[in-house]
Amino acid sequence: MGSAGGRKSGGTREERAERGIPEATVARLPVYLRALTALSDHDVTTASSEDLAVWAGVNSAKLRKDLSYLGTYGTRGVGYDVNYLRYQIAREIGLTQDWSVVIVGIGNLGLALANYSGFASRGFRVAALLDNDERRIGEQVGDLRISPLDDLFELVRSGQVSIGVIATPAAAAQGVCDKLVAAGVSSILNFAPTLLSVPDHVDVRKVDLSIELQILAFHEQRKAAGLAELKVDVG
Amino acid sequence: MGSAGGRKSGGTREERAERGIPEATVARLPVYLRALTALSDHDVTTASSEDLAVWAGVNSAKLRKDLSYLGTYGTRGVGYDVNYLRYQIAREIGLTQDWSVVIVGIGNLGLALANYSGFASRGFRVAALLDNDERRIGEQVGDLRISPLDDLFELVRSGQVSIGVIATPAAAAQGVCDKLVAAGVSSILNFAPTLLSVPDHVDVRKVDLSIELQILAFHEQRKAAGLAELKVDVG
DNA sequence: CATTGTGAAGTGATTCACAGCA
DNA sequence: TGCTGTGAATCACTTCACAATG
Repeated sequence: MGSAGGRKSGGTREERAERGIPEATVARLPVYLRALTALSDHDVTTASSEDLAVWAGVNSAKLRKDLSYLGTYGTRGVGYDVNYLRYQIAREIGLTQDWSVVIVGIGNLGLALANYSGFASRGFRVAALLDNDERRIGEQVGDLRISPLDDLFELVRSGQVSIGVIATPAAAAQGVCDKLVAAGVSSILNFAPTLLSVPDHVDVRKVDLSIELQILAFHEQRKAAGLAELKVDVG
Repeated sequence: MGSAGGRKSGGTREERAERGIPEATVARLPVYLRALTALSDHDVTTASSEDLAVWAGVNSAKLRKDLSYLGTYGTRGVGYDVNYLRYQIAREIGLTQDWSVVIVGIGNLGLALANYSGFASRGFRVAALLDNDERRIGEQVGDLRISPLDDLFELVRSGQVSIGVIATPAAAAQGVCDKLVAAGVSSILNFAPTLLSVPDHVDVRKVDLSIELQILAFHEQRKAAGLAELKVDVG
């Protein structure tokens, strides 16, 4: 099996999986990590794929297949060692190192992100808060001060910033994105409701609140339509 | 084609598609809507699937197939009428009616959401802001006041609230979710980093900032590893 | 002997490629 | 002629079901 190669035996641990983890699996690894952390907090030391799957909200076959892309970390007849597996997943995601994040656009959302404790707790360090509005520059937010956008180059070079978060209005987002890319940032999380153009080597993930609401509205409408139809049928 | 039925001719407009739009397509409809709005703002009246696809950031075959689930809204040899298609998609999503939203948990994130103009601009009306913290209750935010969580029942019944947004800490989220469901809300947007259990008829969508960052970190790590390998290979 | 790890089958989404139509 | 709409082919992901095994 495995999407690359078909080498069956003799592989060292390093060779075993290490290429081509499906994107859908990658997106679930953080969920498994959170489930494992919860189990660990509850002093659970061993968990079956079924236990873990319940905590993660997926089915157990999927969970086992996902884990099989990382390596062979379970014990047949027993299950998985919670802390060992947790470490392996954290390592796979890259959370054994710290990642520095710049937040650009310190409006309501940018402020909320700057204060969000979930970043720090998972190895993401907010290294700087940038904004273009001269009136905001110098303002203290937590233990950081808002800096002008042009500090970006210096920050990236000195501070090893590797992830940029865009929380500006839509109209400013592409310009900010271009500056991030020019400064050498190759991973961007975009909260602005607009499509960003970037070179191939740059990864963009998008979080769009109004799209999420629209998807909910679509389904809600379908449910309502279903009920209405039922009423008509019945009388 | 079409996942239900196979009736080929004689269908009225109402019968034509109306069942089983693939989930992946549903998730893109808001993107197309935004692209069409942008084109309309630029006074473009007609667009080919290729034009639209560029604005939406997808490939044109996918866009055409997606639109084909809604009906036959294009003209061969010409393209799509921007405003007509925009209306049809808005109608399909359910944006020809207004949707009322309650935001629960008025911390930094809840405040940002309460002030987010992108909601109002797309037919989502923030009907109420709820929090459990007595010190916050009565506080003015925009033109709303923060109310206690227990107002939920009354609000849902009187105000036709149909979407609940959870912006509480993780520990409070399931309790809030249960109250929303008990009050009759069947669409929930969850920002708390936790898995919610809900009955089958309730839709939950999840926005998880730290998961998004972790996915970026995974790919960033892979890129870095690739570079390192290259360096070793070259010398 | 309970549970993993995984081939094989099944399901769903994307892309191709072109017939059909304005 | 140029572009849509869509079967058919492909690709990706999920689920099944069971042999392998600590």
